[in-house]
Amino acid sequence: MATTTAAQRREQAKRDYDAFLDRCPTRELLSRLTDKWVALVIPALADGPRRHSELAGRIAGVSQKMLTQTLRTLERDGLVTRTVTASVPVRVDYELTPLGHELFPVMIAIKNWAETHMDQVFQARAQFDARP
Amino acid sequence: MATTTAAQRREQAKRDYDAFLDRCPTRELLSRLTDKWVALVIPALADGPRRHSELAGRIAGVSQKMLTQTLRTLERDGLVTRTVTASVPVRVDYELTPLGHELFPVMIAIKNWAETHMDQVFQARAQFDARP
DNA sequence: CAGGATCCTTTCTGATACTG
DNA sequence: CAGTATCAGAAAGGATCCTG
Repeated sequence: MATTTAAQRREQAKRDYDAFLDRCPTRELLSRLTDKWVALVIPALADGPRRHSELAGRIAGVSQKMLTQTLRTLERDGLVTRTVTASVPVRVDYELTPLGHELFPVMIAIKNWAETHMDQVFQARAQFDARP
Repeated sequence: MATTTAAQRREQAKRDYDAFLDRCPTRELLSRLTDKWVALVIPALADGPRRHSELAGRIAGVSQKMLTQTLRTLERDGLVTRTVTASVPVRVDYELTPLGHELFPVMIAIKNWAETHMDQVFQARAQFDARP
């Protein structure tokens, strides 16, 4: 009997999709994932649900517009849930979905890479800029 | 005697830098790394040196301008080397530096994630768009 | 082949002002 | 509090033309 595990389906997907190809829908998904705000919002939600204002506080410098816009896209893509609690004032919580949790390791990896290799990049830039 | 290993220095860097903070230089580095073309160029260079035209062929749809621009930035940041062979016509090869090789796992992870979860994202979008 | 320089269009992003 | 709507400047991206 033909049973398909999640792992097998992913193997299949890996063969069917290729972001190197133009036209491939993964190209569009890739461009959504490679977003500064996504790389900050996903890690910010790692420890559990957070309110809009909490996220705005955690992610310094993000505008209200970009935060909302990013959260909406993440919600549509199934990475985040949005829960509204009817009260006065309204309370809205965002939380990672299982799919969002799967993305988390990837996002935190980029953030960590930037933080741990900043000095090396600085050195490289200095060298590059100093050459004739 | 005080010796510092690379691992220790990275631990230190992790404490000193925080991309959640505005003003932190890692925020700028993060925005450079979260770039669609970077996520394609780094994996395209994983197997060894590649010429400009080879990369353009591999990464379908990239314009000459964006490819050159991306490679320049990667070179400046110490992730890629650019080697010119004086011949007619000129031959230019790009290759990952050790630092670039360290970034590779992170970049391929994003690309793979997009390819293996495309279907789930499609489903999530369909559900989101179908709701009242 | 590689890539600099330009022009032009699209997208992004950050204020600002206004609701339930 | 958590948005929506709008506007204008900035940046990204693509197409084209030209050079060593």
